[in-house]
Amino acid sequence: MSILKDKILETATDLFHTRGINSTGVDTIVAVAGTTKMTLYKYFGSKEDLSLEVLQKSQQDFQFWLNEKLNANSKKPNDKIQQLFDHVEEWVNSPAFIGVGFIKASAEFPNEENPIHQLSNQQSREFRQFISKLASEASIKDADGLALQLSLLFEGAVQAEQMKRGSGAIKFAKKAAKILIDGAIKA
Amino acid sequence: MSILKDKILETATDLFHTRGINSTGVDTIVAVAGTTKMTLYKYFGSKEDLSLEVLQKSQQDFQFWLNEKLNANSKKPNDKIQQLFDHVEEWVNSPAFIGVGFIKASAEFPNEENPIHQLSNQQSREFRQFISKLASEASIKDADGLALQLSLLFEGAVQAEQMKRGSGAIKFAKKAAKILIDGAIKA
DNA sequence: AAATTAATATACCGAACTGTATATATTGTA
DNA sequence: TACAATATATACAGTTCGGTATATTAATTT
Repeated sequence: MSILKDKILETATDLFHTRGINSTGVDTIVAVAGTTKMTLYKYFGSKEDLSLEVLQKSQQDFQFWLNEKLNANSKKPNDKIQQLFDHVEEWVNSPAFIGVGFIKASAEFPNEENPIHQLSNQQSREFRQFISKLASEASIKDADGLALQLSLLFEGAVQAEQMKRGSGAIKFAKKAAKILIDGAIKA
Repeated sequence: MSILKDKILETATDLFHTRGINSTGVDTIVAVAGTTKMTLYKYFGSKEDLSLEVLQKSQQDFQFWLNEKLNANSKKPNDKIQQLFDHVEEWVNSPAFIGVGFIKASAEFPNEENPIHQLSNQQSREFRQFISKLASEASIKDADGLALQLSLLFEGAVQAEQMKRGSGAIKFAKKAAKILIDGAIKA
């Protein structure tokens, strides 16, 4: 991948998260990235395409990071799901945290026929399925049900943290997650 | 209040929720409301002012509705907090449901110094305090902790429901809420 | 050194945006 | 009937938006 394309992607990611997609013009993006619109439109067909790539890459990066963390600590399925929110906490509290793209984007584009909304929706579903797989491997009966509950906690906590940094919401989400996981294991 | 001001407020509420605030121009609002920009700017100083009033009224209406529901069913504090998510479910599943303003708005205006973001933040905090009061009246020890957890479930479920209507997220939020409430009562 | 590719500079288009100026019509009230 | 408030119609200022055309410069390759 070109170094400039990467720079544009990185800049757009930052601006979209800190100012919102609609509030960030392409002129601003190229100015901050130190290039021109010509170059941007060479690599990305439109602002919408750029937005979609930003969302894709953000979620991909997070999923990759999370997977590494999960596999580094323990291979046992029961440990993995129990430690899920520990890793999420570390991630949320890291200085690099700027929110979750698909949560913001789906709010910014409420129309269900909008491509950005659709991608957000898909990413949310995929993340839920990822948790469900974790739960399933830990021999939890109602894996889908627990996954949905945990994803609600996840999205709620991220939402709260996006609203106000250092809100501590993730700490309580972690506690709630433990209760729900323990309950689901026994059942 | 003037009949036209009301009509503008109502129209803006609908459009903001279904298309987003940034994606809705004042020209569209007055066209749908059947009036002119002159009138809009007579009642609302700016689009931002209008947005703030829309947010205020939406949350006010919901809180009022919820309070009536809670008081109509039972006066006992323990029943009230247990039935909280029943009412939320009814509300989310009603055809009139168009999402929660402060959740969408805080995503659309991520900058913490933006007045719309600040109001959203305040509304989220007030709703949490409202739940905390319910928990406190039900003699729950860690009322604030439970309130935070329940508000995470609430925001997560609403987020999911905004993303895809009929996702059924609220049903699982309800179950999770029950587990957390029961746990908090025993403690 | 020549040719090809990549990136820049800059100016521009049409559209949409918030907000205002001005002049006219409609209504309620005295 | 006359006055005052309210609402309309319309045009426009000023800006920003996404996106393109054109011409020039820098870097890489043959």
